Amino acid sequence: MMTIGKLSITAGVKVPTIRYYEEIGLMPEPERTEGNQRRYIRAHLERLNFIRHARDLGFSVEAIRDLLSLQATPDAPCHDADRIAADNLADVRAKIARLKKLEAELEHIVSECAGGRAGECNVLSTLADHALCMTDHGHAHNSLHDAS
Amino acid sequence: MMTIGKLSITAGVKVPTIRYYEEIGLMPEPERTEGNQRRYIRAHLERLNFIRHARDLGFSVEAIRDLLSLQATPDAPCHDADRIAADNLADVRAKIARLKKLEAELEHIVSECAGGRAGECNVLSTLADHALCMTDHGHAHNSLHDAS
DNA sequence: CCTAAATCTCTAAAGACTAGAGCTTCAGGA
DNA sequence: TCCTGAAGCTCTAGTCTTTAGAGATTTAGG
Repeated sequence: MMTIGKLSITAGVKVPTIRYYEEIGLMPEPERTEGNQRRYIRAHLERLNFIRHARDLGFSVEAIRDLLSLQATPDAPCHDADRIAADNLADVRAKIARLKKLEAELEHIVSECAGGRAGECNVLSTLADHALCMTDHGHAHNSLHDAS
Repeated sequence: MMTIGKLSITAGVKVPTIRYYEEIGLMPEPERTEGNQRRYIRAHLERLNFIRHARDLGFSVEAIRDLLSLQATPDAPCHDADRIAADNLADVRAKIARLKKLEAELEHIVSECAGGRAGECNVLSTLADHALCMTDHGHAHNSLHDAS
C-alpha cells in the first residue's frame, strides 16, 4: 500500500502526471482511504514503470494503450506488439536521418560565422534564402516534435 | 499582392498558422482590402519562408523572434545569431545521440520477437521489466519533445 | 492531540498550432 | 449586372502531455 508520493518517487513519474494518467485511463483508479487518498499496490507500480519506460522510448500514449491491452491478454499473438515496436523503430530512424541533415546544415552555418555584422551573417542569410540549403529538408516539421 | 491562401500554398504554411503567427507577432499585420481581407507582398513571403525554414530546423518560436529582430538591424554584431544557431546545434546533437540509444534498444526488442504469444513477447516483457534495458535512458524524456 | 507534510480537487498555463461556427467578400461566368 | 461558390473573416474552443498553483483536507509521527 503506497501513497501517490511514494509511487511517484519509485517509478520516477511526477505526482500530477500519475493523476493525469489515471484521468486518461492509462492507469486504473486505485483504492482510496477513508479520507479519499489514493493507495497503490505493486501491480500499479509495475504498470507505471511499463508506461514510463515506453514513453521514454518515444511510444505515443495511444501505442501504450494498445500495448497494455495486449499485455492483458497473454494468449493473443504477439504480432501486434511487434508491429507497434517496429513502427516506432522506423519513426526513430526517420527522425535520426532528418536530424543528421539538420546537424550538417547547422554545422555549415555556424562554422561560417566569422563574428561580423548581422547584415552579412550566414545564419541569417541561410535561413532567409531557402536556395542556400544544403539539403532538402522539406516541410514535414511535425516529425521533429511528435512523440509517436 | 497575394491572398492568404496563395501565401499559404507558396510558403507551405497553413492558413490558420499564418494568422497565428500574426497574432503572436512573428508576422507583421499586412494591408487589408476594403473588405478586410489580408493582402501580402513578396517581403511577407520571404519572412514566412524564413520562419518556416527555421521551424523545420527545430528553432523555437522565441529563437526565431530573436533571429528576426537581428535581421531587422543588420549593423548589430552577428555574434548573437551565431550563438542561437550554436545552441540549436548542440540540441540537435543531443537529440541524435539520444535517439540512437533508443534505436539500439528498439532494434534489440524487435529482432527478438519470434511471433509467439503476447505472454512471452519480448516487446512487452522488456517494457515491463526495466532491468532488461540495454542502456540507461533515464527519465529525461522531455528532451525528445522540446523544440528549442 | 498537534502539527507539518502530503494529499485532495479544480483551474489554468505551456507551445504551436488546428478545427469549426457563422458570417462576409471576392472573382469569374451567364 | 447579378449570381454563385470558393475563399476569406473573427471568435471560440480544442488538441496533447504534462506542469503548477490555490485552497482545503488528511495522514503519520512525536
